[in-house]
Amino acid sequence: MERKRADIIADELEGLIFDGTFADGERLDEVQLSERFAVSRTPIREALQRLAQSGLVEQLPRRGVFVRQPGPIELIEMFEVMAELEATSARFAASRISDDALKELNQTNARCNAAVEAQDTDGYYRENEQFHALLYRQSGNRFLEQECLRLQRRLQPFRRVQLRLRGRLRQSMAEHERIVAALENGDGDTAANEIRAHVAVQGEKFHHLMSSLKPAAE
Amino acid sequence: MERKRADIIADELEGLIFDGTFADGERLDEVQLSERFAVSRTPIREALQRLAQSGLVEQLPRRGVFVRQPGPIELIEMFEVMAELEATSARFAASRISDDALKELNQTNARCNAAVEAQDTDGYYRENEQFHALLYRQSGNRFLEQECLRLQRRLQPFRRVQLRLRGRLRQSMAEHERIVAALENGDGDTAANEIRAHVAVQGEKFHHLMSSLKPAAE
DNA sequence: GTCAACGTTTTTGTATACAAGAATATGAAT
DNA sequence: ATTCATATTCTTGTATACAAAAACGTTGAC
Repeated sequence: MERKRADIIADELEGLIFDGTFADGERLDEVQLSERFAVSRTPIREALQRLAQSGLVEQLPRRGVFVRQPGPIELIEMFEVMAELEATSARFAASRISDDALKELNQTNARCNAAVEAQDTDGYYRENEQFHALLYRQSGNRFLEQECLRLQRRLQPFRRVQLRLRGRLRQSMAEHERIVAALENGDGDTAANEIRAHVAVQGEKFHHLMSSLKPAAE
Repeated sequence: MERKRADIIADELEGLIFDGTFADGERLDEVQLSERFAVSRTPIREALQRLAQSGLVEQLPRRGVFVRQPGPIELIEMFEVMAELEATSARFAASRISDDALKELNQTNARCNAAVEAQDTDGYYRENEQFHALLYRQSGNRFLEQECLRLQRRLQPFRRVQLRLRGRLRQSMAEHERIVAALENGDGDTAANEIRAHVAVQGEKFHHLMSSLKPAAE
């Protein structure tokens, strides 16, 4: 494996942006960062480029790179696209999914449920992610799977906020079960609609997301 | 504006990969490229990183970067996702599009038609791209628009091949008109289905795409 | 006091130098 | 002759040095 320093730094910077250490609009100074990570500017610059490509920072030529947190509108847009990508995954999966995969989905859901009962939010979060990842894979389209994972990763810090809603965990579980049921029936359209509603930001979720925006994340 | 050398080099390398100058699996040597472009390795490396992020090359740590042309399966998958993204755009647009935008779509279609009559393939290609870009914009979701443009750009060299099919231009035009008609009726599902069929690789398009794959592009 | 022009400083972009890991070649032993 | 060990070369990854552009501050004119 042996990833290079630039990759490690990119991941760490990503985390620092997500957890709000670097605020929106803040300029990321190359020399400061190089001191912080005790490396030269070269790997820092490579890491920053990676972040720029994934949209976490904006790179103004000859001006520097600036943290770019998505605003409310962009966030809603991203969730809307996420919902559609997942709906597409589900629709494809309905006709392509294997019995083994269905069993795995059910098992994941069971673990999810156990986490809910145990009030284990982190556990729920992990199994929930696994559930969605399984679905992407079962779309039978590896490219779609990659795109879904990419956007999911990007939305991760904001998604977590939504689970804090009162009663959201149980409701989310019920939605998972309806999705699996639709897949078992081979009903792609229903599965797509269910997961679209599951992912979409609407109703009280919307207000909750908005009110969490100023601190940007976590 | 004043983009930096690395950006220009990235674009040029992209072109060289698209037009087959660099074959699939070929290793891109940093020093060779730096001589070719008469710059140092630094901007070359930055350009290569950009290409790696967009998926045109693969970067093996401590081994180098290698051209990575999509295989038949990946290509089909990418077109499938493109079709779904465009279908989503159309569905959104059906309820969000403005009268002005509808007029613009019709005008673009007219120019498209003129290009068909004049046997102006390049002209058709340009106007066709414009038609789709307008649609993305009218989805009312800027993030979706960006994702569509990104994937369209990636598929560009392969899309062009499809227009070579006998009679494809006229058929494509007819499809455009059915799409606009559905949008005028505010019928999102029909618009989505029409554009999905318009973009999807199916029937003779499939065979044509496959047979064009060995030279990879153009 | 405000604004503009000039010079200084800071910071990015590029080139070059150096370090370390991977590929390759060389040679010895079986 | 083949194979394994070792040395050499090549290439990538990182550090440093340099160039150019932008930001900043100072000074002077109005």
